[in-house]
Amino acid sequence: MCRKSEAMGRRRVEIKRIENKSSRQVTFCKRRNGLMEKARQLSILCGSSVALFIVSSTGKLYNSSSGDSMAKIISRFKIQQADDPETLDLEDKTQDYLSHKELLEIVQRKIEEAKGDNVSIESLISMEEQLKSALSVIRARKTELLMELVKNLQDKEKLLKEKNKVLASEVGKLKKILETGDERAVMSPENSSGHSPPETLPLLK
Amino acid sequence: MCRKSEAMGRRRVEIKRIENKSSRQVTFCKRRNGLMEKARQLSILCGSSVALFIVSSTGKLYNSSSGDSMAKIISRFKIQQADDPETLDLEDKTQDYLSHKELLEIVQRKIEEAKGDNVSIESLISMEEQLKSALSVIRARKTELLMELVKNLQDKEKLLKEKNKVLASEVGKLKKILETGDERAVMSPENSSGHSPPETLPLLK
DNA sequence: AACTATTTATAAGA
DNA sequence: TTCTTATAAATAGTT
Repeated sequence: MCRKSEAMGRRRVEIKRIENKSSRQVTFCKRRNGLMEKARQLSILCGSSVALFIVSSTGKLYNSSSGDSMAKIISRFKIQQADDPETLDLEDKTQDYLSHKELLEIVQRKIEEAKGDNVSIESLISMEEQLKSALSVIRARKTELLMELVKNLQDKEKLLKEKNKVLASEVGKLKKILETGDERAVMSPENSSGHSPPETLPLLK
Repeated sequence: MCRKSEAMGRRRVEIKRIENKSSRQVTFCKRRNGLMEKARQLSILCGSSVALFIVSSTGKLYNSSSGDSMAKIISRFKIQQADDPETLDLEDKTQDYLSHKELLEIVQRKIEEAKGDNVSIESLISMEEQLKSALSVIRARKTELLMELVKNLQDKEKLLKEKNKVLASEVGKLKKILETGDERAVMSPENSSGHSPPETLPLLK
């Protein structure tokens, strides 16, 4: 294989960006085909799996895979990535997320645009990332709020049950008093129904 | 580029699996390097992004990317896939998922194995898929249960409040009776505290 | 898009 | 493995 400078034709070519646009386009096409053919050959000759993605400078994606399916190869790559804490989430951390309000406005707009399919791949990628992030935030917030609500309701239930118990016992006592005609007062201290002044009621046996 | 048969050396080589293991290994190494170098060159010469994954027949993964980051290139690929309903989730659908109990047992075992790093990539891939699926099921179930719990608690709260109101009003009436010494009975019909027999109480004023 | 002079990649051998 | 070398293949510039 060659090292510093490079060519396979009439003359050597330095490996640096080709400035002339049309010759860059021609070279891209030739070398892209060459690369994909080489990938296919490697896969067949050596029984290996090869996945290849090429994105032209104009944004068009070319991809090929041989051996295993693309999904399988990528999945294996992801596992390797996940195992390596250095590369984990490397770019997610530099992302500046939009507020929910901003996000929703943009989503609304993009949904409209998408109908006329004049949305760029770039903006869809960015949208996808934003939405994934928003989804995660929303999920966490949903659970947080639900858990909070449950806790509040459980506290309320406890309070209501206590109050209920107090009232029930008060009812029991009052009834007893009336049945027996006793004069002694029996009011439970937590009497919260109204603000009647403390009074002593007659109690018998 | 060459067409039917192929070589770049002492003689032509047909593009079919190399049966001799050691020469297959040598060819793999040479052509892998060649392919990665070509990928790099294409990227630089034409200002494009190239991602390349090569999995050897022994399972080792080699990957390289130039131009954009690997994640960005894959992300673009996924968007293309997502846009094409034909290829969407092609293999997920044939998966047979384990029960939660089975899954948890396997997870426990794998966690132990992983400490000695004698787990195959294959089984980790499969595990990952199983866990992703389980996660999704669990999330849905979590929300379902929380919502149910909230509803039950809200119903309970309503009932308790009603009961409370009834008791409070009963207390009020009973007190009035005692204060005034009236003989008429006043029991609300929904008296749920205990199972005291219906009784007539005296009411005054 | 085809041609062709050259450079590069690489198969086989050491 | 790595290096060497003869040769096939890829491709830069031209038409």
